[in-house]
Amino acid sequence: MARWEPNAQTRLQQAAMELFRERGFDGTSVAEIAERAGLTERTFFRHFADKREVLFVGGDWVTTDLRAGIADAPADATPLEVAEAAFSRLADAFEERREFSRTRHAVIDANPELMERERRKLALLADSVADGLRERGVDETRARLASEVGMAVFRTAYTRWATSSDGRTARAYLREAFAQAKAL
Amino acid sequence: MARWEPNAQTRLQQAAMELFRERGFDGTSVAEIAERAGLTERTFFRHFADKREVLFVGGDWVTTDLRAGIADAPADATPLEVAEAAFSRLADAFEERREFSRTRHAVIDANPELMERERRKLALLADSVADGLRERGVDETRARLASEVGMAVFRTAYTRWATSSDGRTARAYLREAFAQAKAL
DNA sequence: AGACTGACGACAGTAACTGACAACGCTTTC
DNA sequence: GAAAGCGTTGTCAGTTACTGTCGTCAGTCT
Repeated sequence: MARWEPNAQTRLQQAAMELFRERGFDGTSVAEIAERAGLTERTFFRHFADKREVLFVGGDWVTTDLRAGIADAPADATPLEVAEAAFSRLADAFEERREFSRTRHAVIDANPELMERERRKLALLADSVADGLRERGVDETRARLASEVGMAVFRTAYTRWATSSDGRTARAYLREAFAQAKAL
Repeated sequence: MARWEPNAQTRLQQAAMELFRERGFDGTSVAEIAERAGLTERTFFRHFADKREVLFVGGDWVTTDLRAGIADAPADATPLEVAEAAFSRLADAFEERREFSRTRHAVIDANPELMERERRKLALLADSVADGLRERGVDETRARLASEVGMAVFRTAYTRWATSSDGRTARAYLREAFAQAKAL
């Protein structure tokens, strides 16, 4: 028999999600999360850099998805179209984890500290998209602008999707948002 | 004679700026800031909700400026033009405090935690712009999009201005960024 | 068999933040 | 002009996020 129960990290994440929904982010301590997962506080911090991070790790696939979206975009696409292609992949990924993504959004949305972290992560994604654009030969300023604007559009669409009650897909919301943005 | 030296809050802010530049944000404790200002740690937290906030309080004029910019925009301006008018006011305000704004940006840029807070504050400003647009009769989605996109453009321009070595004004950077964004 | 590794617990310590209460110059009230 | 109330600070004790260090032991490697 193994010395410890397996999947410590996953157990911590599940325990955290439960407790955050029950008592809110500030209302639950790291010690409580660890206890519910059958571990100690110290072990929690071996898996996550800080308390918030428990909701954000495991998102490496996101960057990969974005890059894949950029690579697949047609060679003659404008920078903004490339950004749209990248973020469309993201929308699809959220759609695949629909229920999880939506409850995760609700938890984050209820706490300013978590919203900050979410924005920071999204900013890193925007950086990643900007990098991809530069590699395509887009100049620095345009790359930054296209990625930032694309991210802004994505965020409005994502928020609307996560809080919507109709069954429309994330990609549908995103397409609509980009169309409206271009019309501005 | 007064019981205490006046301007406790300002003294704390100055002490914090100095220490953050000398030792970095993480390298200075709240106790040290308070000591340099001739106060106690407890008093620091009476003036600022948390350690980061010492760099962000006193920014109420910003919202007022944005609103004024919106109010002054011509009645037939598009939502994005209204947002541009609002953010132009902001650019002017930063230009007036040129040196202060630029060193403040350098301090914030050196620390992810501070960048998070900056983004959150900027997000609130975007909300404010969106509110102003809605009051002008712009529908919810377009208001959100215009303010978010406008904010994205502003942020790229602001970063470029804060790190630039030529003497161009913040407004010049902003105008250029908006022109390029529209060309996307 | 013995060395090594990896994931964990135990414990002590720092620093951010909070609540409760006391001190005391200043202002208001009678 | 004394008393009462107010506002800003100090003091102190406490909670919680987070870190460093060391010991433990099942599984793996040699």
